[in-house]
Amino acid sequence: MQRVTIAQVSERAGVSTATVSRVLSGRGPVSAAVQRRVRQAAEELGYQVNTIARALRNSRTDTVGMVVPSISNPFFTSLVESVEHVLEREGKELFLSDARSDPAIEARRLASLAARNVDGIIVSPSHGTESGPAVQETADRLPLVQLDRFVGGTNTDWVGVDDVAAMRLVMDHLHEGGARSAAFVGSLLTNSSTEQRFAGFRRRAEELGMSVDPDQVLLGDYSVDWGEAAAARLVDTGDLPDAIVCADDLIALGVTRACRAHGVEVPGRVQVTGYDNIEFSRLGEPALTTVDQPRDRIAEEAVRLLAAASRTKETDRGPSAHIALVPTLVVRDSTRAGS
Amino acid sequence: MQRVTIAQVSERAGVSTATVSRVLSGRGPVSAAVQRRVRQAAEELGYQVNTIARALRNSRTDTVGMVVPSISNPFFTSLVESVEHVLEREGKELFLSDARSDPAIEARRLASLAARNVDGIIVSPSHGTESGPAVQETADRLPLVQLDRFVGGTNTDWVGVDDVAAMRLVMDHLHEGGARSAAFVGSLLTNSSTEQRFAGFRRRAEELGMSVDPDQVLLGDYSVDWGEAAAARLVDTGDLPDAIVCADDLIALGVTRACRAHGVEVPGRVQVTGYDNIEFSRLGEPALTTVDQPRDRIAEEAVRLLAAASRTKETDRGPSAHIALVPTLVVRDSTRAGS
DNA sequence: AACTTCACTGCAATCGATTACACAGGAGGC
DNA sequence: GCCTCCTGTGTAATCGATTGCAGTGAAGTT
Repeated sequence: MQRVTIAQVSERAGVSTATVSRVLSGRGPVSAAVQRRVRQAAEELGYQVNTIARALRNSRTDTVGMVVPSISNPFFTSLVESVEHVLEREGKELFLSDARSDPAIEARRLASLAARNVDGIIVSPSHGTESGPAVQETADRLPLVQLDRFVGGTNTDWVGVDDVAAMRLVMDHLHEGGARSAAFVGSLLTNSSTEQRFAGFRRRAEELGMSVDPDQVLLGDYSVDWGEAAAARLVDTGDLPDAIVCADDLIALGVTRACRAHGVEVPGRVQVTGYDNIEFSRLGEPALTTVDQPRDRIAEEAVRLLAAASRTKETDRGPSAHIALVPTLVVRDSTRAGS
Repeated sequence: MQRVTIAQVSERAGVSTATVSRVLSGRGPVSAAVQRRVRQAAEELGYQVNTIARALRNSRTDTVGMVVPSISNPFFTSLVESVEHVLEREGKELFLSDARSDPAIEARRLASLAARNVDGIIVSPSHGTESGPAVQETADRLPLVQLDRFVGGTNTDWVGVDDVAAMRLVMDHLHEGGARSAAFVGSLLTNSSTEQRFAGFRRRAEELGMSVDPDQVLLGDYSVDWGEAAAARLVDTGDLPDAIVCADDLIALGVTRACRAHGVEVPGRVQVTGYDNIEFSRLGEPALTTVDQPRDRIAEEAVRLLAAASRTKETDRGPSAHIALVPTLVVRDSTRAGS
């Protein structure tokens, strides 16, 4: 399929392959006349570099791999979009893989990306502990940055938001709206996102004197279905809290939907908050109050860290960087606006 | 980074690189004793093939490229998921690119995938005509299948659903629910999806004797925002049709949202339908009646066609295959249940 | 006993681009 | 006039895995 090679171009231009390579990659001195001849020959033959051959020689592919827990979660797709934007500016490509929230699949994906000689890997680990070995192993072989979520016990760079600070914003806002008790609906505490968010939730609730019934901390997974089920359970107990804090927007969408189905007014009877500010969060009924993550900044930092890691030798890398960006609260209609 | 090579393994096992390669790739006869030695040496050194080198030699990468108009459209991400599933079974990887609905970006992505020697490309072209040259050019160089959308004037395989048949289902259902007039909200007629769906809509409306006001055919883009804007415009004219048929679910979600905002009852005053059956379609208020595309089947067929194309020589490929699968109607609450 | 046949293994070419090294010829310095 | 330096170009090695070809020795045939 790949027909035209540098050899054919060199023949047509009447020069050596070395010269053609020098012209086309812009390295090394070549006289203007020869440059023209080579370029024209390349043009006429429709030459295109064979990136495979180049990669073998340079051991550089100008490709970054990215692994996310779930490509169907809009938050991750928007993160992917941001990363792709940034990479494009650098002339790099993105190789995207979906781990389907399964550490085993994730490990395979990471190995496969490493085998394909990507220049670096951006990963949002599926599991807070089980993802550890594969991530560490990969990080030992090539530059790796964790994004959004992170896995314990590894020594890699990380970029994300300060979940604890975010929850402080959320809780203060709810408190201001009159909430004195709150429930938490998240995924199982097996990933850093829910873990951190729950920690922030619990701490600020305590500081504000808001009551949290241990039975009203419901953990399932990041899905609308789980949000609906959890809300139904809360309603059934007949003891609704003043607010339901959700670990992400999908859950929150499920919660508000179930509330509507059960005739529980939001935010009249109960306030609800999400997290991530996915596009659909404003489509809920009512539109969700949520936490916005600065995706572009996150992507920017991640790519920067990767580039930095590529430049330094593995051995003299300093301690890993942990960059926590500051999220913002987006107030919509699922909470009572504080005056 | 890539440390262990076949040469080191061969040295440790006391054989030639040729033998190592034969053992590891399972080709050619090797005595059991040597096999053991080689495998053990490979194991001990933690050898992993360098896929780049292999790809250069074999001119096969076991990688398929996929280009979609927008990775943030849930329909495409679910299509990607299906394709990835199927490819995994075949031991192939997916290289995903986002064209951001821009034929120019799309062309770059296609070229870049081709340069990376993917074994084949699956593309859902962004534009019904402007995507043509790049798609055709790429198809001339390697196996290519169009998915869902297609571009005119090219000679490639295509897999998708029968949009016209789908619209027949939709219109019959609406008619049964009492609709005698209908509006159509889609994207500009610059991609085959809207084009086909609109054609199907118009034809069946005529057959059923439903009236379609030319001013009530509104074309924008595939987004919730456009759906909202279009519905607002329809409401403002004060002359609402009995039904609003949307070219995709995002638009339909926007339409129902705007209806709610304007106090127009769905399906009481106006029935609304979507297309694609994305996960969020059931989260609308009311839940959307929509058309479900058999994504897994589509993915399956696409991969099958690619594989077939790879096996045959370019020159003796037969005429291109066009496979239109049959979609199904998913009836929810945005239409009036028939009978 | 001479001749095939076959399993096994190694040598070396190959894929296509890059680049260290060598070399030619001209410019400039003394 | 001789030496150095620089520009411009070619030759050939290199990246790592695969494979056609050839060679070796053992088993099987007549």
